[in-house]
Amino acid sequence: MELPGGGFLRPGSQARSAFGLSFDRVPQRGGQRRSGDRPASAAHGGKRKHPAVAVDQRSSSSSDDDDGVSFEPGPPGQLPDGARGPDLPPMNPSYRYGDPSLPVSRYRRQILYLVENHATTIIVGETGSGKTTQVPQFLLEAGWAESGFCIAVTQPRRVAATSVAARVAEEMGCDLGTTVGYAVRFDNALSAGRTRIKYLTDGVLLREMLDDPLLTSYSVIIVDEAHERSLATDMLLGLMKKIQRRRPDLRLVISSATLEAAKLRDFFDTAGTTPAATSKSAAQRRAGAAGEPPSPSRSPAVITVEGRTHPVQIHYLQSPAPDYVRAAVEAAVAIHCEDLPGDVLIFLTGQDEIQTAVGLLEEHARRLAGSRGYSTKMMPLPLYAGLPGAQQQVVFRPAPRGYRKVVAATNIAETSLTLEGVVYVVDCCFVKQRCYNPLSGLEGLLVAPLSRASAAQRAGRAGRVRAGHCFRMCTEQDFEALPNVTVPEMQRSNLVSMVLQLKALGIDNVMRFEWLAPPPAEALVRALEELHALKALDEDARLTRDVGLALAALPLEPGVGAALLASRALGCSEEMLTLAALMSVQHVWAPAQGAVRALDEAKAKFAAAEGDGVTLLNVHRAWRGAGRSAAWAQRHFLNHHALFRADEAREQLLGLMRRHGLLQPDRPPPSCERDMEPVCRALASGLFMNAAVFDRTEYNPLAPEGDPGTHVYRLVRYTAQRTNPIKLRIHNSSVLWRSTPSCIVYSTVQQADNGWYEMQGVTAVQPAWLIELAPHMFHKPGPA
DNA sequence: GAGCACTGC
Repeated sequence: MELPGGGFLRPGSQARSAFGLSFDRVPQRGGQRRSGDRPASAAHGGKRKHPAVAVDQRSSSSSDDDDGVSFEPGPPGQLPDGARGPDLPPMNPSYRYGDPSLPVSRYRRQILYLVENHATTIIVGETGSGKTTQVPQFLLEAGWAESGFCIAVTQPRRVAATSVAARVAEEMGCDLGTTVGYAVRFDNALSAGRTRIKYLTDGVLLREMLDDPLLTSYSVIIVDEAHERSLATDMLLGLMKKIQRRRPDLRLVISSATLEAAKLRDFFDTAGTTPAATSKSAAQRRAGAAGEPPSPSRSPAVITVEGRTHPVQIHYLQSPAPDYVRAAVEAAVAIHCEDLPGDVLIFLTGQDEIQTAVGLLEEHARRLAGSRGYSTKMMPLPLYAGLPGAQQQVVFRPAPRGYRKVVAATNIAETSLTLEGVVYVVDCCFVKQRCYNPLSGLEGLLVAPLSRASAAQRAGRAGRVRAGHCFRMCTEQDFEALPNVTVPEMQRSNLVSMVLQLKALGIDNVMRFEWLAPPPAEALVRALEELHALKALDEDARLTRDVGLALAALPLEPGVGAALLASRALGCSEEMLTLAALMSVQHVWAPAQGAVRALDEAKAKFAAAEGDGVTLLNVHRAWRGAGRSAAWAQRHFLNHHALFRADEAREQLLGLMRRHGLLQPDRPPPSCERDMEPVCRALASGLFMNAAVFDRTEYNPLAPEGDPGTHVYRLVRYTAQRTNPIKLRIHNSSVLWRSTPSCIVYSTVQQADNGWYEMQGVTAVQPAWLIELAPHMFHKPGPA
């Protein structure tokens, strides 16, 4: 195989996919309900050691070694004497529990034993182990959802929550939404008082905590995919540690990949500390006297469950490739020409690279089609989140006879979407990542080296149907130098929303909150400052009733939420509800391939002089006027699904505003009709932290005559980088791109590869409004 | 001259 950089080392090291969701299995019927195997009741008291369950209880602070984290499972059916509790009344006998053919089923007794005896159980499991679908069923059968309690299983993504719930309901032979249900934003399938296993997104569980901080309706909380270390998962785990102190009856089960297991174990190990509730309440003492189990061990148990995937052979470049896009394309072409059938999945970092790669692949495909000897044709396809739904669907259809799919994808294919039939993965070993600078308060998207954990996940995508291959576009030596795991999102994000939510949950001192990964102190300080500026926090950093509580109740960026609150006095809530909803859905515009100009022209039809906010309102109004037609949306390069989701979000926001007494329940929200100034004022009063003024036009000395130059803006508010002020410019997706309003507010800013901070969602405002609407932040310049 | 990793409430 000839490749730029001298070809691959072959054979490379053997690797198995490490983690991921496990719901891609064909559901299987059967598996008679088993009786017995009840949870080990502690009524028999005393400390027990299960001979086969060598629970790791070290409280060492070293977090990176995995020695002793896992243990070999013993033969099933060897529970210690007394580990079998009294039989509980049978559940619905028509149900089946679990699928005994899955690897995790061998560990059923051990898992039940550990959950019974440990406040926290960490299940280290690989793809295909079945832990996501089976463990909740084990717990249900063992009686953990008796007396009105429910078992919660959190997922980082909506599709995972809904599809796993559907699979488990089918496996158990019940209707979705009865015993097994789900809850995600805008959608749920639950029966009050009847649902026993509830799959939900971690975001929904966090919202539930606002109403019920101790999550009293759940007996077990299973946090799945904890190794992904998303903002919501990390926050949830930190809160769970607090809840555990108050609820010794609650069990936490965390499923994670190997690399994060030791860290989680150390975090939840509180055996050496004094519990918060040292003296039991009278009720607890009474319960104890009546034979209730004593508190479980506060040392987490760790159990490893093997997966069921096919081996993936790893290949590296012999020398570094100067251009990974080109190298990846050539690797894919070489695979196509030389290897056995099977689809190819190429991981790249963004839309731009993907379009380049698809273009190059198409050239190769044409060239190969013209030469003889290749019967199979290559079918290059792009895949990224912004791709309109119809084009995404193409990727999921099997290749037509005589074709091999070569899909160039972003990180979306690493965890969110699964492509069937992939046997070869080509990995550029880079990823586009969010990063946050707390000094400037600006977020950026930068291409960063991949972590080895992510690389293992990507490689695993080749081993789903049969043994596969993964080609990494770097040398083995360079690969070994990559970081072990990705920096948790918590440490590279704007934390305004999260701090607001913690405050709403009564966490007064966020600086002292026990974080799984402490964010930079500057980021926390910055979040507190921004919330204070929004008047969500008072002088003592406590949540204010009128603004703080209201903002916490709204599923919006706090700035957008503040604009919505301000719209009431300005008489434009009708419009601001729609706009807030539109601003919180992504990909309203659906760029058609090779039709960039056409999209610009379509956008120009709705363009408003006020800026992108009013333009979005124009779009929505026109779409409504066209009867919410999908065809109309497509003609105007709009994403019909995104517009529908915005309508759903609008309904939810309206409902929440009314429920919290922020809008009158019995009359329509106030409207400003055709006058858009109140909308701009509302935006100014919520987004004043994002106010920028035109500074100067910078000319490139190398540009040809007539070059319009770059219109440079600077932030109005203080940033800690005063000596070297940040230069911003209006992103060219904005309708105000070519104009130079003297003062604007933006909704997002992103650092581009070239170092410029580009503002998106731009609205022109008058400086006087800022002084009027946020007098605590701005004042008229005094005489010099 | 410039075009947007991915989730989630």
